[in-house]
Parts: sequence; structure tokens; C-alpha cells
Amino acid sequence: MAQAQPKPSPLHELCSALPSLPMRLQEVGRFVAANDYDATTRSMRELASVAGADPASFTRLAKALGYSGWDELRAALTEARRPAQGSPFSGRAKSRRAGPNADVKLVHDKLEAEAAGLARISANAIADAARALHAANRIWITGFRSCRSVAELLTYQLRLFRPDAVQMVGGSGPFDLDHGAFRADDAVVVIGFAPYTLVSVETARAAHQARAALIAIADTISAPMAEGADHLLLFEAASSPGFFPSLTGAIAVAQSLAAVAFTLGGTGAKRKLEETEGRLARMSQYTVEKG
Amino acid sequence: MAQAQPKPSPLHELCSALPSLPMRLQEVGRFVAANDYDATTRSMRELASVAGADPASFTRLAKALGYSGWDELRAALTEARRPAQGSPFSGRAKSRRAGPNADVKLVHDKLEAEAAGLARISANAIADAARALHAANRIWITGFRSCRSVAELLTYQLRLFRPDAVQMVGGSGPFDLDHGAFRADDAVVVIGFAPYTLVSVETARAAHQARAALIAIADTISAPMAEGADHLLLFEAASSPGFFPSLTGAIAVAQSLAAVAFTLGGTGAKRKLEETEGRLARMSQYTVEKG
DNA sequence: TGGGCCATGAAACATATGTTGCATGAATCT
DNA sequence: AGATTCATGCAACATATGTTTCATGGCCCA
Repeated sequence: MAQAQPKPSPLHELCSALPSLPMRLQEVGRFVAANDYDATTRSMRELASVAGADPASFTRLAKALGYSGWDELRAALTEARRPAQGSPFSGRAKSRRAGPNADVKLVHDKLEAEAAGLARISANAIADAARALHAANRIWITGFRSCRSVAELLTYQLRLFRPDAVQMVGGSGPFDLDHGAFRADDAVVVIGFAPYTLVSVETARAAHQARAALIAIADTISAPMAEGADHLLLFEAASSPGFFPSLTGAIAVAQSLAAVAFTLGGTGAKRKLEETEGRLARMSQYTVEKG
Repeated sequence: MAQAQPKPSPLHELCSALPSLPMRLQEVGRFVAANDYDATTRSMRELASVAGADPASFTRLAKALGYSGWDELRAALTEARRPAQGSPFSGRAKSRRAGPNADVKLVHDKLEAEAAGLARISANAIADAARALHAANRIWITGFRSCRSVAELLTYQLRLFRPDAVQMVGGSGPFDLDHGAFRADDAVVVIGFAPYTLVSVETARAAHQARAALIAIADTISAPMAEGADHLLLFEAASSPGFFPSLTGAIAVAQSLAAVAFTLGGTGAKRKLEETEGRLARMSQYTVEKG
């Protein structure tokens, strides 16, 4: 099909060829260059009517550029515009040549990207989800692989002020046991990113079937565990340049969720938190804090 | 529960409608969600052949979602994906959602503070610590309370390419058992913030006595577990206004640490990572993604 | 001025596209 | 068990699509 050769952007070669084209073709070419998104989407005739030109002009333009027809030109534009395919893990770990200071620069880039990723988190969605958490009788939380750490953090923080209501899914027993326990007045939080673990998807399904409030924390809208979710909280997993997907965003989401849920809990939550911390201190879990 | 009234992304409403659809329509819907770019570009029949489904399914999917036909669904997807900028086509109105809700503002402030906290992490220190990790024969990692999640994430990521060398402290047995096992060519990572857990301090002491390389990830220079540490990586725990200490910074540090250690591992680490991932995939831990 | 050349628009063409009706088989209900 | 609904694949349909042909008109050169 498409031979992978040195690939000069179709738009560039279009623009550079423009001056040598007949008047009408120049107009059409300019229009295509200025509206390349629509060029890939709308039909040729549609473009023609908007551009105020004849449909045939587009075919002629394509041929003048060396393509076999408009379809081929459009295909080239489409491919040029295709979003970067984020293949996780090893695919992304391209050989990054190391210098002495390369490590430091790597860390800098990574942190910068993380910070930028945080900015794209939707505060509205988090607040909504927190309300759902607050309304729930019981809360179930699950996550696998590296997302397990996020799940555990969320569980821990929520348990600080709602110890009797929150637990991890599959904590002491097979997953289906917990799946069967889901009820309509429960909330279930599923955390994951591509590639998605089967169990998390099944957990999400079970929650949906039980009509429990389903909160999905994921990196993509199309995450299978997000299907039918009442709340979908997106974070940026690929924000870091290279290597493993980043969990900074997921952690930030989880923490914000817990924080809002805590405020919604009001004085009751606050009292419970103090109680919990007092108990921990009495068990001398802590070293004496320095004054 | 809480549903958005302005204009939910076509992808969102697709994903949330998926579970209530017949099997084949679900497959097709998932395919569209995972390949929404091609969905806007290629023709319906083309998609059908790639997805291994009947062309009619796409029409039916669109209708099931409330559209008049596939063309209308595709148009919606196209508009949703349009790059922000004016064009002669759609008169698209940017509906800025103004939600001056207190919760939302809280989340915003929090995230902003997190991002600012990331900027203060020292890249140099992380790179140095990563070199120590790389040089170590075995790596021990520990963390308590909410820091346990950080410890687990770091363990997980390091194990992806050094599975035989990395483990959590106290994983299967009392802590002092592991403490006694520390050797001079080991590295020990201790994660914590105020108020500090006793065990983590003891672990740090044991590591120090064994002359193992001690890497402390903490929020303060004066952290007791940081005494005598070879590497001290600071993060901002109190960055969030009120409530719980924030772990976003700690996570970012941990991830950066793992990333640098990975690059230091070179092709060997890369090969190991691919091997590990291959094994996970073979155990069908993952759901298949895209086609 | 006349003749060849070419750009341009309109209409005709073959084809690919989205859609719909129908038959089949599985699942559900009475 | 029988009746019925429904999901699903197949094939025919009307139509929109990209392409091509043809007639027109402007342009330059002899």
C-alpha cells in the first residue's frame, strides 16, 4: 500500500508547488492548505462549494502534485495529520543516547511534562465524582499493576475519615465475591490505563450491573473500564517523555478526590480523622514530631 | 447521577452507552472509540473490514446512539476532533463552562499547588541517587501509611527490569529480619514524611549501620530517617492547601528515579523489560487493544 | 486576423457509499 | 413446547462521490 519513504509533508510540497500552478488551481491549493482538516474530512464536492470552485479542480490539483487523484492526496493529508500513536512501555523507550548530563536533563523534561499534565485535569469532573463518593454507603476501590499504588493511596486516605465504608476490591478473597456484593447505593472506583487489565474491566462491568455509582480513573475516554461509568476522570499517563506511563496525574486525581470528599464530610469527617490519628499516635506508630 | 447538560463529547456518550448495547454493536462501538481518528477519515465499509464486522453494524450503532445515521455520528466525531481555530465550516461555539463552585475551585488550587511543587524537585539529586541504585546489587524499598503506595510503585517499576534485585522491606516476615540482611553493596530506599513512622526510621538506621547506600525520599531535611542518608530527595508534601499531605511530588520523584535507573541499565534493562511485558501479555493479563 | 494551446466549468459516467429490507438463528417469554 | 422478539449477516437499493469527457472562451504567437 503506502511505501514508507522519506516523507516530506504533503502540505509543504503543496505550498512549494503552488506558484507554478494555474490561477484556479492555486486558489484551490491555498484553500486546501488553509483548511487541511476539512480537506481530510468533508467530501470533494462539499469543499468545492465552500471554496467557490469546481469539483474537478480538486482532482486536477491532486494530479498536478503527482498524485493519482484526489483520494490519494487526501489519504496523504490524513496520514500526515494522524495523532501520534502512543504505544506504551517498551515501544516508547527508544534508544535515548546518554551523555553525562543527559540524566539530569531527562529528569527535568519529565517533571516539566508532569506539571503540564496536571493542568489538563478536569476539576469539575473530580468535584462531581467526589459528591458521588460522599453519597455512597460503601466504597470499593480497585487498580492493578502500577495503578495498585494509586488504589491503595485512595483507599488509605478515604479510610482516614470513613474507615468502615471503604475497602479495596479483592482484598481478602476472590474478586467475584466482592463483585457479587456490589449494591446500588455503593460506589466503585476503578483505576487503570492502557493496556487494561481484564479484572479491572470485569469489576467495572459488575459495578455497572449492580447499578452502583461507577467512577473510572483512566488515561483515555475509550478505556473499556470506563464504559458506562457515571464519572470518568482523565489523567495524562503518557506525559513523561519516554519509558513508563506516568502516574503523577492519577495520584493527583485520587488525592483531589479524597480531599473534596473530606470537605463534603464536614465536621463528622473531621472528627473521625482526628480520632483515627489519635489512635495511631497512641499505638506509637509515630516518632515524636519535632517542634 | 450528575450528568452534563451542555454538550457531552460524542465519545463520552458512546462509551457510556456501550454496556446497554447488543454484543456486536459493543464490539463496533469499542472499535470506533479506540480508532476515532480513522472513524472520521475512512469509509464505513473500510472500517467494517478492518474491524471484522458488517457495514450495517455501523449504521445500527449510530442509530442506537440517537443519530439519524452513520454520517451524522461521523460528523459529530469530526467536529469533536477539530483543532481549535476558526474555519469557514462549522460555526462552533465554545461553551465555556463557568462553575464557580467551591469544590471546583478547591481542586483547581490544589492542582496548581502540586504543579508548583514539582518545579522545586532537584533533578541532580535524583540522577545521583539513580546511579547509586544502578550500582547496587540488591535494592530494598520501604514506606508506610500513605507512603506505602509510593514504595509499591517504585518497587513495581524497578522490578519491571530488575525483578530479581528489588523487593519491599518486610514483605514476608518481620522487619528486623530484612534489616539483618542488609549488606554493604545493597541500596535501601526509605520513603516518608512527617510525622514519621518508627519502623521507617529504624530501617534507615539499619541500612546505615550495614553501610548500604541509603536513599531517603522525604519532605524535610530534618527528617529523622534522612540522618546519615547518602542521598536525600526532597519533595513538597504540604503543597496542597490543608487536608492531607500531598504525594504527587513523592510519586514524581519515584518515577523519575526509576526512569533514570532504567536508562542506566542500557540494552540489558530494555531486554528484560520487554521480556517481562511479553510474559504478562502471554498470561492474558491484558485486554486486547485496537486492531 | 486566424490558429493552436490551455485553463475552466458543466454535464455524463462508473463506482463506492450509506442504507434498508429480508431471511436466519438464537434467546426469551407464555 | 410453541410463539415471539431480537440480534445479525447478506444482498439489493438509491444516492453521493470522484473522475472523465466535452464544449467554451481567453490567451499568445505568427
